[in-house]
Order: sequence, then C-alpha cells, then structure tokens
Amino acid sequence: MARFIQSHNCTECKCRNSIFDALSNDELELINNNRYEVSFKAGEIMFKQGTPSPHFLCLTTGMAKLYIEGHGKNLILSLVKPIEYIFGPGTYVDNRHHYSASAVEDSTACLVDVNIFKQIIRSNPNFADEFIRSISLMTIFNFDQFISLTQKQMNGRIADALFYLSEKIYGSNPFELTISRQDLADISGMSKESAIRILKEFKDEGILSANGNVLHILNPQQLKKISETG
Amino acid sequence: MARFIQSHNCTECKCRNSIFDALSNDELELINNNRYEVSFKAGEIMFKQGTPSPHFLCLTTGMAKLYIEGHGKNLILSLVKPIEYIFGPGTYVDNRHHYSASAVEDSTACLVDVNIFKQIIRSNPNFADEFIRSISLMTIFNFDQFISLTQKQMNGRIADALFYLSEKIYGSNPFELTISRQDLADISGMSKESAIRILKEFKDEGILSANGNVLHILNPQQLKKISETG
DNA sequence: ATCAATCGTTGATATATATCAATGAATAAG
DNA sequence: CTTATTCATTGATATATATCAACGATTGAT
Repeated sequence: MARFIQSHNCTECKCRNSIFDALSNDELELINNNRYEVSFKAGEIMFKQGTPSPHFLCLTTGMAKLYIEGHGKNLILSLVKPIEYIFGPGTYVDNRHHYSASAVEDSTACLVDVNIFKQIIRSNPNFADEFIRSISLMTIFNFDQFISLTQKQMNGRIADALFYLSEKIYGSNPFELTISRQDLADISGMSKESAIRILKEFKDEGILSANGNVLHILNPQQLKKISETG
Repeated sequence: MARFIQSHNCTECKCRNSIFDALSNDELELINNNRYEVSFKAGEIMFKQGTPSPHFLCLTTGMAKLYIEGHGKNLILSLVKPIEYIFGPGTYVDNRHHYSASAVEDSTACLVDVNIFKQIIRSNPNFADEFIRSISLMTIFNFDQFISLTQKQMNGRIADALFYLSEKIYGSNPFELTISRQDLADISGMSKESAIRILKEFKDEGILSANGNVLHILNPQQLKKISETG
C-alpha cells in the first residue's frame, strides 16, 4: 500500500486531507505551528470515549477504528484510513469524545489543536462550508448504517460490511482483511460466531472465497441482492 | 399545551429558535423576507426522503416525526416539537432529503430559503458555531439511539423510548401519547406487536400505567434499571 | 346511526440470533 | 523451540423476536 510521505510543513504536505485545500498559506502555517505527529502500534488506543477532546486528528499511515463502547459490546462506527481525519461531535458540545479510537494497524497521525481549527472555521467561510459538508457526509453514512443494522438481518448486514470493506476501505477486490472477525462482527452488530457462520455460508454458496484473511467477492451481483433483500 | 403566537416579523417572533439569537436585525430581516408559513394536517407528509431540499423548516405548532424509509419498515429518527427546526444533512451534500417528515399532530411551520440560511452561516461566525453545535448535538443523540437499537433488547429499547417521550418530547409524566403504537415501534426498532407486549409487561409489573393513551411511568428507578441492563 | 376501515390487543407459532462449549490454528512470550 | 494466549471455527442449545391469525375497539365516512 502506498505510504504518504509526511512533510515537515503543512503547506507542502502530501498527506493533507482535501478539506484543507480551502486554506490560505497563512492558515496552513498557523496549523503547522500547532500540530504534532504521533505513532501508534496496532491495538493501541488513540483516544477513549468520555475523555477530553483537545485535538483534531488526521491519520497519515495505517488504519484506525472508531467505536462506541456500549453494554459489553462495541459498535464500530467506521474504519479510518489515510488521509482521513477524525473529529468528533463533542468538540462543539462538551469537549469530550463520544466514541473511542484505536489503531487496527501500526499507524501515524497528525494532531492539531482543536481551538486553532475552530478559529479557522470562524474566519474562513469556504473552510466552514467544507467542514459542514464533511460532517454531513458522515451523518448520511450513519443513516445508512442505521438502516442496515436495525432493519436487515445478518446476511444483509455482512453483505453491507463486505462492500464497505472492499469499496470504501481497502479499495480492491480481492482484499486482505486487516481487522479481526470480532471487528467484522462489531461493524455488523452481531456476535463473532454469527459473523463467521455467515462468511462460511457465503463461501459455501460460491459468493465469496476466503484464503486466510484474503477475501474475494466472487459474485458481487448476488451479494448486492442479499444486501438489498435484507 | 401552550401555543406560540407567531409574529409577522422575525425580529419580534416569539416562536424563534434560540439558534437565531446570534443574528443581527438585518439578518433576521433577510430571513423574514425569504420565508413563508405552511400548515399541515395530522398525517400529512411535510417532505419526502429523496426529494429536493430547498428549505430550512422550523416547526411552530404541532408535532412532526422524522423517519427513514427503510425496507418495508420505517425508522423514526426523532420527534420534533415547537420550536425546533428541521435541517437535514443533504443540504450541504446533494440537496436531497435523507429522511421523510410528516405531521403527527396538526402543525404549522415556517420555511426559510436554504440559500439564505447558508449565506448567513458564511457571514456570521457566531451563527455558524451555533449551527455546528446543533448538528453535533443531533449526532450525539443519534449515537445514543444507535447503541440502544443495536445493543439492547426490546425491554431496554422501550424503556429508552418512554423516557424520551416523557422527558424530551412531552416534558411531563404522566403524558398523553399523540403517536401511534406503530410509531412507538418505529422509534424502538421492533414490530408493533412486540412494542404492545412490552408495554403490557411493564403494566403488569407496576412500572407503567396506561389509561387509553395517557401513560404514566410509575416506577422510573426500575425503568431506568431496565434501560441500563438492556 | 351504520358500515367500513384502521388501530390496538392477544395468542400460537416460526425463525433469527445469541450463548455456551469444545477444539484447532495462529501468534506472542519466555 | 516450547508454552501460553489469543483468535477462528464448528456444533448444540436456549432465547429473543417476528410473523401470522383472529378479534375487539375505535374512528371516519356515508
């Protein structure tokens, strides 16, 4: 997988999310002076639900999962890959994280002081528009998840998760799964055992092949149908 | 229930959501010149998922439900009461509604041209901050729903719905339910029959009394425990 | 007032899904 | 290399929940 080379200056950074294209050089410089880089080993927690939320985080390498810690179980809201950013709703409400984030692969990230970020939103309307647009996109994505998890049964939910992984996360088919079966279950809102059983069922029906952690959607049409019929 | 008297001028309007407090008189005047009032009978659709979304809507009297039309079933995202507003995530993405809205009681609403609204967000940072804050609050609310619907079983979900209705919507206990059992089921993500059965169970256990559509939470502590143990 | 249509309620049954338990496979630590 | 620990898999079972069917109660229309 391509590794983005991180610059020491935001103005020339190649791992910069497109939301920052709306910024002037002065604003980028301001961010540059108020950021630092961190690295996480696979499995390490980046931040924990309920703790203060002083940073905007942009993932530069690796992969992270965002998950709500519920009652014994976790619900994975999304996987984050380079060069996406993480910015929770608590920033404008109570300065707390409303979900946890942890690295599912070895990762590096850029942290930006959240007050700088909010300041630029106030002073640069184009940036504000882009920002509102990006959180709107997340809301729409959440709605789709909502319907999948509350109205489809397990086959349909696993189908949705497989498309999400193939199309949105790994961007390929076949793809190598870097998350655990438990994570797949936490994405689909079911027990790990059930998730495994559905995968097996798809394999038996020739819809999917699985070689270790390399999954291949062999029959996307049929998988799509399963997703739609719920 | 108190009826807000609607003024013919936004600057003096008593049914104005507090988000507009950040606006100058000129900006209020701008909105005033680009709005109109509509009334809906109970059951009427205000707007439909998938259709263009040219207006910001503020409910002035009555009650509405926002719901995603899924696969045969609906999922109610929230109930809206005066003087809350409805502003979907599609406005900044594809100009489409991503959920439907319909009146559950006879209602009136104020519609404001969405471009005026976006224009003021660009020019007034305090208003922008308030707006981002308000959509962040909705996101956090959605997260709670998410956990309730995907990780709790039916008793816990109905308990959550009852607290939502009593505390957030009707603001009283006892309260008169103006939504149908089907709506209650659509809030809790279950079949109508199941919702009714849980209500009956709560009645049999003395947690709840139901006199027609007047519900009374008799034992909030126990209901809270049911909500927490899922 | 009467009829039709919807809404609420209940019971019986089928089904989806979680849980429990056991075992093998992979991985990390000594 | 060996052992301990986690992770993946499978089967058997229990449980939660939906569906189907029937019927009474309410509401709206003629």
